Amino acid sequence: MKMVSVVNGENGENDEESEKGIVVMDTPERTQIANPLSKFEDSPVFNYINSLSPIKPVKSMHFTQTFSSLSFASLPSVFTSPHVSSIRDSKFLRRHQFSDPSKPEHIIEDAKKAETNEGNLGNDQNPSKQQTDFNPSDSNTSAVPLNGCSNFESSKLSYDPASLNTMNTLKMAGPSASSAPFINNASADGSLRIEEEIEGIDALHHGKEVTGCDWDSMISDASELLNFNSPSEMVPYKGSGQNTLDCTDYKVDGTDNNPSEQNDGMKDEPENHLTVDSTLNNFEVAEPVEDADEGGPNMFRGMRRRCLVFEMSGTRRKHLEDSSNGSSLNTSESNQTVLPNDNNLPPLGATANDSSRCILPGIGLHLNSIASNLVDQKVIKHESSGSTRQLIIGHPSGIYGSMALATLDATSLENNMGPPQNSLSVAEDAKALNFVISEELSQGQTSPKKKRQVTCILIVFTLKVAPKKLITNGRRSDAGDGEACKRCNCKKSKCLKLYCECFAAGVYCVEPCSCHDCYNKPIHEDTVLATRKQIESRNPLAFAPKVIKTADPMQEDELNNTPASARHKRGCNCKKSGCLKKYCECYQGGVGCSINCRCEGCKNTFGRKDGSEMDLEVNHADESEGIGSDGSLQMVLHTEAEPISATPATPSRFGRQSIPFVNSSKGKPPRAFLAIGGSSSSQRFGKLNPFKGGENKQLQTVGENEIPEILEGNNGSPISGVKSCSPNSKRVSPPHSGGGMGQRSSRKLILQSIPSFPCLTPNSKQ
DNA sequence: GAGTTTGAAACT
DNA sequence: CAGTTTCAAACTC
Repeated sequence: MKMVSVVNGENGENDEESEKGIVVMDTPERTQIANPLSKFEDSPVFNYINSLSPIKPVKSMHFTQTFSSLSFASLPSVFTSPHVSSIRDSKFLRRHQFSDPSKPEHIIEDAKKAETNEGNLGNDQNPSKQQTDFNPSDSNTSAVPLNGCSNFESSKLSYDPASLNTMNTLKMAGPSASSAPFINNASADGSLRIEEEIEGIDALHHGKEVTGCDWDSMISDASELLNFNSPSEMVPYKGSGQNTLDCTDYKVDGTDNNPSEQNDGMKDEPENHLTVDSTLNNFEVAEPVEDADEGGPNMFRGMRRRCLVFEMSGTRRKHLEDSSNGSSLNTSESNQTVLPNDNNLPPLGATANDSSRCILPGIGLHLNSIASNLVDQKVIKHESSGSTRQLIIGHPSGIYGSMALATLDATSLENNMGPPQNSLSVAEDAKALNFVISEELSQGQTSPKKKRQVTCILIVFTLKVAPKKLITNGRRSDAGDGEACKRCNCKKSKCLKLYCECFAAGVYCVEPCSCHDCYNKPIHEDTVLATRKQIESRNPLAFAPKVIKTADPMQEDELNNTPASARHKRGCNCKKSGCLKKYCECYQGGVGCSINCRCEGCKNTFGRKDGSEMDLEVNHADESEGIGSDGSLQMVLHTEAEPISATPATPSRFGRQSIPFVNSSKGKPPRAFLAIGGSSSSQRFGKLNPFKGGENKQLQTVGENEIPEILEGNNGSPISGVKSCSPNSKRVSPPHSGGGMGQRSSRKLILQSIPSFPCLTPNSKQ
C-alpha cells in the first residue's frame, strides 16, 4: 500500500475544500482536491478507499491566528501546514496521557480532511518538498494515512521517524494529547508513544456510517485542549463521545479489508514515504480511550490544552466505547502494542497522568532547539488481531515541540469555535515538525513479510488562532469586558515594538486597543512575526517573561539580596520614581528590586535593592507553589482569574509571559494571553495571583528560561542561560555561581509573569 | 481628556 | 558600551 501523505494543498484549495466540507473517499469533491490525486487513484489503496462506505462531507475549520510562527523561526520553516490530517490518525491513535476522549466526531472530520489531502500523496516521495508546500493557512489540509477508523485491527501503523530501525513506540493515548506528547517527550525522554486504535476501520469496511461531526462537541473538545491548565489542574475528562468512531476515511492501506492484497501492493514497495501534514491535530488523533475509561481523566487536560491544536483534530474517544461495547475490534490490542521508543521519549503511558509533558513545551522561539532534543520518534501502533499495522511517527529532524507551543484557552476556544469556520482555526504552520511515518503492515503478526513500513514526513505546524474571533466571540466578550485584555495606545510604533504592551506580551491587538495604524493583527501576521523575529534576534529574551521566580529563598537572598522569590530578570533602572511607581518594572511586576537593578533611591516596597525587604512577602507563598517538581527553572505565568483571554496571541511563542498583567491603577484587566508560542506556551494561565499565595495556583511552565538552557546546552543553570541570552548584555538575571539550577537543585529560578500590579493583600484579587 | 513625567526600547 | 532619542505607559491635573 501506499500511505497517504497529507500535503498541503495550496491554501486556496484547502480553503475551498474546507468550506465545502471535506468529503472522504470517493466523494466527487475529491476530484477537486487535486490533480495530484490522480496519480494515486490507480493505486490499490485508493481503489479500496473508493470502495469504502460513502463519506460524509465535513466542514473544515479555519484558523486564523498562528502562534507558533515566531517560535519556530529557528526551525526551517518547511511547512506551513494546515492542520492536520494526521488528526485523523489521531482518531485511531490514542494517547493515553492526553485524553480527550471526547470528540470522536472531530476525528471523523479530520479523517475526511485527510482524505481531501490525498491528492498530495504524490508528494510522498519527496517529503521535503511536501513540507515546503505546506501552507500555514491551511489548517485543514492534513492528510494522514492513519485512519481513525477503528477497524484496523490487524494492521498496525507505525510511523517511523527517520529511522525505521529504531522504532519508538509512541502511544497517542489521549486524543488531545497529540501535542503534549511531544512536549513531554522533549522534557523527558522525548520518546512518544502513540497507539493507534484500529477500531474505526472496521466501520469503514462494513460501510458503517461515519458519524457526523459535531462541531459543538468538537469545539468543546477543542476548548478543552486549548486550555492551558497546568497539569495539576487538569480537569477530569469525560469521554463524551461514545460514538462509534468512524473511520471514515483513511485506510492507509487498502488492505484493511484484504490485508493480503494490501500487502501485495506493499511488497512491491516496501517502503513508502509519506508526508503527512499534520497539524497539531494529527497528534491529537489518538484518543485516550483507555484513559477515559480509566477515569483518570483529568490528567489529560492540563497539558493538552496547550497543545490544543493537536487535539482538535481528532481524538477518537469513541474508540473506547466501541471497545467497551465490543463493537470494535481489538482495540485493546491496539493499545497494547508499544513500539520501542527512542531514548528520549518517555512512554506516554496509558496513564493520562503525565503532567510532565506539559512542562517543557512551552518555550517559544527556542522550541526548535528543544524539539530537536525531543523524542526522536513517535510511533503509533495499532494492532489488530489479525494483521497488525503500525504507524510509527518519528521526526527525523527531531523537531517536535513546536506543537507544544501553541496554547489556547480552551474555554475561549469553546466559545469561539462554534462552527468550525468560526472557531479558532488552528492552522499550523508546519514549519518545524517533520515526522517520518513508517507504516508497517503485517498480515498476521506472524508474517513479517507483509509488514511494510512507510516513512512519512510530517509536518510541523504552527497553530494559528484567529485572535479576533476569539476576542469577539470568545470569552472575553463573555467576560464582559473587553477589558480583560491589555490595551495599548500606540501611536507611532504600529504596535510592532516592545513599547507596545500587546506586542511585547505576544498578543495581537484587539478592539479595546486604541492604537493607530496597528500592524499587530492577525492580518499582518507575517509582519508581526518578522518583527518579532528581528527583535528576538537582537534580544532572544525580549519576549521572555520579565520576572524570574526563584524557588529557593535562601539562594534568592544570596542572589538578589531580597527576600522576594521573584525578581525582574533585568532589573530596573529607575532614577526618579524610587521604584515606587509602575514606571518601575520591578514594582510593576510586584517584585522587589535586586542586585540586578540599577535604580537609584530604591524604595521598592516589594524588596529593595539593598536587600531590605518589604512588607509584601506574597512571593514567599508563591515560592512553594510555584516551583515545579523538578526544581528546574520554570516560568510562571500568572494570570488572573480569567483564564485565557481570547486575545489572540501573536504567533510567536505563546505565551510570552512577559505579559505584564496588570492591574493597573486604571484597572485595566490583565490581558489574557494566549500563549502563543506556547511556550510557554504554555502559557499558562495562571490563575493565581502570585501574591495571593496559596489561594491561587500558579501555573508554571517551563519557561523560556529553559530555552536558553537548551540552547546553550550544558549550562545547568537556567539562570546562566538567561543571562547569557540577553544580547544586550543587559542583566537578565543574577548569575549563579552554582549553576545549580539544574535540576532539582536547590535554587530554582522561575520566570514568571506577574500581574503588573499584584495585589498587596492576599485576598484582594483583582 | 490633555498634558507631564518616567523609564524602557531603540537608535547612534 | 555609552549617550541620545523615541516611545508609550503611568501619572497628574
